[in-house]
Amino acid sequence: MPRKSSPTQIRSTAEFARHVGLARSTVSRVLNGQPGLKQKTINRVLRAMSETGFSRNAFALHLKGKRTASVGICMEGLLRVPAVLKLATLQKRLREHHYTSLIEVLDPDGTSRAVAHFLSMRVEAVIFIGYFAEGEIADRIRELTRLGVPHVVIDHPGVPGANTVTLDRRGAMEKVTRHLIGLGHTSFGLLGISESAKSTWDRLHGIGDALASHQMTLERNTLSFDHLHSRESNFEFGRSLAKSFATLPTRPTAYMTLNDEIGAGALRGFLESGLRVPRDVSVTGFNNQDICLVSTPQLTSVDQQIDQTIEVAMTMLLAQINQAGGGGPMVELIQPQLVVRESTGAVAS
Amino acid sequence: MPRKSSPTQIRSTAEFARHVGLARSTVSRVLNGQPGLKQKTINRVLRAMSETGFSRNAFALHLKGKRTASVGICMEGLLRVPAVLKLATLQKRLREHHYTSLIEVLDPDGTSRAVAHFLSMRVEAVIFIGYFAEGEIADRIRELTRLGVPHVVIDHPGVPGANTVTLDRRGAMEKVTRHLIGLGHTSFGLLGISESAKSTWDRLHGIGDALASHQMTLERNTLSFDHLHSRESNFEFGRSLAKSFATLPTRPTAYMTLNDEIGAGALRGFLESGLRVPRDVSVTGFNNQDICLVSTPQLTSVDQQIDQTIEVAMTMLLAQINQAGGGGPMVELIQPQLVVRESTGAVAS
DNA sequence: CTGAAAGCGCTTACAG
DNA sequence: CTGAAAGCGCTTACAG
Repeated sequence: MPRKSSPTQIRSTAEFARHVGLARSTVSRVLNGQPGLKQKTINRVLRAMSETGFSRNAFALHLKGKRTASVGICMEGLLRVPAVLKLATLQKRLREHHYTSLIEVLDPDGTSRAVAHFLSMRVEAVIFIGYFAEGEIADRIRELTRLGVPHVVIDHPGVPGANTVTLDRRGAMEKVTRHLIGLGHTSFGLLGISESAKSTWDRLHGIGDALASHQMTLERNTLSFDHLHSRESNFEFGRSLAKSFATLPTRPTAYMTLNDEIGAGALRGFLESGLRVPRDVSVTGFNNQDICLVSTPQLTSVDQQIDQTIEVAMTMLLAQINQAGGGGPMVELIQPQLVVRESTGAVAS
Repeated sequence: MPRKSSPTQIRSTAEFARHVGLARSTVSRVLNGQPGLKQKTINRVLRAMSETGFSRNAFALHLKGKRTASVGICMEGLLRVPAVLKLATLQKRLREHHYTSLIEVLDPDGTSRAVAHFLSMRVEAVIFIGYFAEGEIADRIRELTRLGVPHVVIDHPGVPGANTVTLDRRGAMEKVTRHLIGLGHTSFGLLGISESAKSTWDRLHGIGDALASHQMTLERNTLSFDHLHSRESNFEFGRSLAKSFATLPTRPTAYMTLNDEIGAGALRGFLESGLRVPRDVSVTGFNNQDICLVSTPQLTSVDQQIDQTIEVAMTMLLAQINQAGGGGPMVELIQPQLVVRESTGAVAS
């Protein structure tokens, strides 16, 4: 037989005060750290707290007008490694500012439900991390703005009126492309970066920028086989794409991929097809995850500068909370860092 | 100039009712889906809801006695990939059961603060994911049990009185060891698995079990250099350990590692030292992450069966909520699956 | 320190 | 459908 939970549950300050033998208002004053109380009384209350495990009902507390000091975080459901790191860093920083965070990992269609929940919980701000359905997130931002609830969007650029922090993905791909052009490459394969996915347009533009300044164009100098393969696993997607490219009699000499997993898959695919990296082909990833160190050869990639991203997001958040937002939406681009490793090299002569 | 938030904020059903031109109780009845209302009235309220963005104050709602339908989740701060997958799967399953989840990513010393927060939010259960400080988590479980709050501990075995789901890590390592013994190995290097870390004891026992049934022992047949290297990055830890082993004139022929990152690092370290895997040495990882496919050779590993783990956790949770827990704590071991790849092979003759 | 009172935003009978 | 009333668990003056 399990023991009954012996000390009958104390569920209110009234009961608790009775249990300690003090007035309700006295207990309340202790709990709120108000002055003018004997140390002995304070100790009596604190001891009883830990003995009984009593805790104040946060719902009554906030009803009375105490601020919730909470922030809602919407996480895009595809929990990729960089997104998780952002979440962890963000929650830690919020805690330092004495904010509690409510986190919802979203189903694709979930922003509406999640934000409604946050609003009913009277959060003081809402933060989005990831890339969401265009219409959905635009609606959310409009809703939050109308209600005067501060917000920050991390990673989803271009939402009208949104306070946004994003990696400069366009600049990132321009850097990557220039690096490859500098190695002599003039023909490029694109893996997972294409016009069909709106979330990759800015990267495409970055590639286009770099090509343009060397009299090349996306149309003439890049090639994509994305439509040929399904995309259940990023790694397998990259691997099968590489194999498709490998069968071409004449093929691009450099390959830019959407992320490190696709990049690592591509490396594998090329190696399995008998091509040597970087001697025959060069490959780049994106995100600079651990996985870049694991592959052979190690993968050239782009670092997201996650700490800096979160720092900027926090600044935007606090600016809004302190009413320091002087007008229009704030938009900041984080400058990525190109990390060159073994998977990119001079074009074979 | 930014537009002022035009429709003055509606903050209570009283104001809202006035705005719609209905009685407070009528609005309340609509919001609670109670019968006996004209469709026209219902529509009027719903339209006004979406026009004004009004939402009921959840704090008042729950004060009135409506259950919070919320569950608190304590995540160990070291957000490794398998833990994140568990979190995402768990939140999804909870949502299907109409539970909201409060998530706290913990500082090492944070369980007390996090659980206090959860209790003040009157969560209906608390779930722990990860490996925590022994004393801390034991205290939490005692506290929750005393208060009659259901709980489930995922991944931290051996907490007294706790309802626990864990991977059978002992069985897992026994399987791994038997696999290696079957390939002819009799001398083993251990990377990240040692007596100094309590969280790896069960794995050590599993290895010991397998060795014992072949007249071998941990003392005579295994070797660890864990103390020689720092552990900032798992990958680098594995890599430098492998290099230390490589310098030995006579070295173990098989290496078991704590996780895939260490395993991948070890592969790299051995290759850089001129040893061939699996011809000269065999290596195993743990967790069966994507990274296992990325390394060359691909890494033999152990799959955690995450979906099944979460399924069992949900069952335990619901059993407690439905008072179906017939007495003592529930403890379940999840059977892992050995995934053999290229990094393990017959011992060189 | 105590005790009674008002009020936060809701729901739920209850009489009209 | 309306309107007045009670109560959920708290805090905050206020008089003793």
